[in-house]
Amino acid sequence: MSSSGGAAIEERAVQFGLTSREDSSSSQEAKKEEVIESAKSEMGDVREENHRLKMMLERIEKDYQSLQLRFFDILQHETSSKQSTDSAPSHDETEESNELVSLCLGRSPSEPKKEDKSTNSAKSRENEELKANLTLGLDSKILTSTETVSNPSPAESVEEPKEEAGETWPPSKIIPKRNGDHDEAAQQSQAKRARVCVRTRCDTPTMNDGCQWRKYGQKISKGNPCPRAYYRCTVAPLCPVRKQVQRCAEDTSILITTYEGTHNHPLPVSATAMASTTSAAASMLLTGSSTSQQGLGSHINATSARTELNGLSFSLHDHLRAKQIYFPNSSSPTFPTITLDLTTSPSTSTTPFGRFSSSFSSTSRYPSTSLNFSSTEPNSLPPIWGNGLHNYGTRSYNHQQLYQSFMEKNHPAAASQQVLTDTLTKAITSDPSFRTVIATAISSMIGGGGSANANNRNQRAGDQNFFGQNLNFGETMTTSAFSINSLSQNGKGCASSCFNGLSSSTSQKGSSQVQPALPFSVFNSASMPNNDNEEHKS
DNA sequence: CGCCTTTGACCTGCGC
DNA sequence: GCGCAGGTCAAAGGCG
Repeated sequence: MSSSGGAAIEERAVQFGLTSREDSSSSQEAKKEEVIESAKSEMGDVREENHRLKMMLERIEKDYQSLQLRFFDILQHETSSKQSTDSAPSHDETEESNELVSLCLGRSPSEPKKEDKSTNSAKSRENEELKANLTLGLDSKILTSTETVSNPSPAESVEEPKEEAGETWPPSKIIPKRNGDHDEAAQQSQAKRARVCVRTRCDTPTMNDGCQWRKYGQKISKGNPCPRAYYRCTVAPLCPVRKQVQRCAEDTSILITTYEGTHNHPLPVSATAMASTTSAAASMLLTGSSTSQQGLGSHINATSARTELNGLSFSLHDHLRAKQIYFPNSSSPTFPTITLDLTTSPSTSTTPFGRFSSSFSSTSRYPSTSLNFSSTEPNSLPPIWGNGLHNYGTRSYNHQQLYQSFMEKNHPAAASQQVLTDTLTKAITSDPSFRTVIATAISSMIGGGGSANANNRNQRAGDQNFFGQNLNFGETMTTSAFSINSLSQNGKGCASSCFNGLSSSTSQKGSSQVQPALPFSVFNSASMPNNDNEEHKS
């Protein structure tokens, strides 16, 4: 900062020197001093702002800690009250569903009724596990929900190939569970069924995300004339990951790809980008879903209840309440779904959100989250940050209009830059997966652009600065990261290109940096099951 | 010949 | 219980 300021001073001085005349040396000196003075004052302003931002960050940290404490209080209270509730013989349906909502971490939708039959001790144990998971999520910022949820034991931390081996994927086969292995399997199924929906502009039938896919079905789904194609990952014989590809009914140039499941094999470098993005998003979704509902209707509670994801968490349910679920053309999302909107916000003059609102499901039982990477206005970040949409772009307020009414109604303070910065800071400083999402998104923006390689190199340094530092965070966010004009959707603007652009950055940082935080699909090859699935192939 | 896509049939869950 | 819709299976055919 100061160096650039000094350079500016010199530059101005030089400029001035070039244009000045010799006969006015005294006035020249005076003007030089004037310029220097003004530059100094500018630097002073910048310093002040720096200081302000530092103070802000400190305040945020304090806030974070207090919220964390409150979270534990709430959690304890919930646990105790739930135990007393469980002991009661009658179960109100509403209570039941609430319980499912608030403690749905790793459960399949149809399980709570079976849950009634389980013993209280098992339930309390589950609560304890949940608590432990959440606590883990709070303390270890690397751990993501999927890890904590689905793979409690280290031996099984590599996706449990036996489960992946085709037995648990179909919902029908997952649902019947005995009480014994209920927790683990249910959590796994939940983790696996978290969906990441990626919206991209793409002219090709599918987007090349680096994985190998085999089409196994195609259906015309209700409400969309475009057929939905079902793909299965064929990188490994029994990889449970599937994806659905469908074009948006309103805009057929938009390709909606929904990823579901966890890769049980090492991914090609070119596939890690998308995997990183989807896994990070899914982990956010899952961690968010575990607690976001807890504070349903209460912004503050939700925030306090979600310390890892902060804004992301409560945004989940805010999102849900606002019915802003990107799940176009499909039935109501049965599983928690997170949407990464990688489409450039259309220049349509109509309400941008109208494109989706028609397909919003009001009956979804799981929260859905939208991560909007569309471009937005550079100088004024949308107030929706942390309150519903995570708009990582900076050019135009995608969906802002609709959200704003909701926001102003519920969280008037959220419109302030302060809140925005707080939310951003919390989310980014506390949640590695969130960082990953943003990193990949930004990388994808760069990678999707024309000179991808050069930009990637430059951007990598920028990313490291951006994600490696907390100081001057607000300014960095507004001037650096968010000034990146988002995805290039031109040409083969498929997510393919977008995400392929990432691969270099993610791989360069080393898989160990990205992958551990990504439970969904990325593996360290060292810990791989190594495809002993062959024997299951029949 | 092997891999992939296509496509109709089948299964399952859910709402009425 | 029935119908609908989503999701999956698997046979058939195409392609390199």
